[in-house]
Amino acid sequence: MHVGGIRSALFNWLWARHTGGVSVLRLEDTDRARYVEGAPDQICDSLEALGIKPDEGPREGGKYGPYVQSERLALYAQHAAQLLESGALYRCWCSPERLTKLRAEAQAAGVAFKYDRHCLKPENHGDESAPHVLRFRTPEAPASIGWDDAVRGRLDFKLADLDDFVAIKADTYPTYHFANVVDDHLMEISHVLRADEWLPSTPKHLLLFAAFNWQPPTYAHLPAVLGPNGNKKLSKRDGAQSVQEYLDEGYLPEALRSFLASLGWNDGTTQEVYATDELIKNFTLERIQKSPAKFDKERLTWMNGLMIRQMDLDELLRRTDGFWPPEATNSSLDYRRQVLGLVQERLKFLRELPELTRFFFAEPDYADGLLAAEAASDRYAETSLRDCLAAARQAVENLDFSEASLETALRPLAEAMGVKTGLLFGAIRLAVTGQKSAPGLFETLHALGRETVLRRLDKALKQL
RNA sequence: GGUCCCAUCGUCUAGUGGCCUAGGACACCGGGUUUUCAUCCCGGCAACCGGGGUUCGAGUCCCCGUGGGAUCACCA
Repeated sequence: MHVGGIRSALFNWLWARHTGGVSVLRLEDTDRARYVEGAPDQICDSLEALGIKPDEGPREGGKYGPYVQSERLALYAQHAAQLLESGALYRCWCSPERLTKLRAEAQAAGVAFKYDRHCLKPENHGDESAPHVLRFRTPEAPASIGWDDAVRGRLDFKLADLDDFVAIKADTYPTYHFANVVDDHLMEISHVLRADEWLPSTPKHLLLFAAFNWQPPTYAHLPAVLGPNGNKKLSKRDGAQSVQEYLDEGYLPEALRSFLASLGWNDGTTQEVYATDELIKNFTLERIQKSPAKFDKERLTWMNGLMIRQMDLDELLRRTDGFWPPEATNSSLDYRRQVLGLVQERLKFLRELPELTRFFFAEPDYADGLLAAEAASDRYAETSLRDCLAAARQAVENLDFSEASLETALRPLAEAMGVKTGLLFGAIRLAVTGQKSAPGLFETLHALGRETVLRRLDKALKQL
């Protein structure tokens, strides 16, 4: 499930929550050729993982089921028969070859394709037992059909431009247009918030509703979500990722919800980040944007980091399951909690956890040459890195390793040695963590404990 | 090409005729706090697509351009 699709799902879900309504998930699997094994589960999983589980659907059930179109074929057949009877639908035996030719002609003429109603003529009727499709007979009147779109406003289309679209395919499955209309009516759908690309086919749906003498739902066509680079619709080519991939990278569901909501919607204030209950409270159709939005991952990442920082430590700890470096496996939960507290303000997404915390669980080996390079740098020309480490080792070897005792031992040491604290602390940090940047030195040393710190200092000393 | 939609900083956006010298946020660039990184704080850069109207007054309303997008299937 794509981020664009999930944004549509989110808006529907928010609107249902906002109005005290019910959100419905319906699987529209009427294209047997494109059916992907496992896709339904993946869709349901994504919605659940994002915390926007529908109220009714294939998994949830509900009184309007089944919620899978391939299980509702009898319903479509029955309604198609009704429209065939009334003359709104007619049989068409035209071959794909003939249609392809017609389409090529239309393109050459510079007009949109419209079926020529060849099979409407009695003399062209085929055998009813032979494979054929059912087309919708676009009426001559009224001249145009339109609706008040909840986000676009009044929209009108001329019937003369509309094609006699296929309602039932040769394999007896309904097309999207037909199944969608029948189901929206049968399931008593009041609001349809769907992507922009459906705009041109909405007149077809309206015509179908009229043919059945049914009341159409309120439509709200959502602006597209564009890829970060071009102005094209978000797609795999643009590096678009599935919801599951974002979750795997350690983006929080609540951050994804807040960010996705901001793509094409805002409440008119300067608030940037929303808790989900605020989203539900403030979400209205009138505030949905008309113009498309680009997916800006940097902004998502910022929002995610912000929410990580603001999260209760124990809650964050629960969310980090599966994100720790393998070396952390045997560590206690208490220790992991302590470590997490030290990196919380640096975490942008959970996948960063290993690189930020590995040294808390594994010995640095200085194999990257950083230690040697630092030792050779001009900064340690006056006082060598080795001297710094040796002095530090001596200063801390008998401490209780509380943060306070470490600080009262090390600050004066720098002064006594006549070096800047940054230089001394940097040396210790590098020896103990193997990195040039890490959480605060005293917190880090305290977390690691005396035994580990001394061992690492000795190891570094030995290599210099 | 036909039909339809859209148009404010690089990006997400505020703006519903005077509160606009166009606001906020991300990113970026400075500065401060600090033992590093990060956080946090302060500051800066940066936009109404163009042209005509309407109006005392237009980012806001109308028209025409221009640009971008969607769609034109027995796919959804």
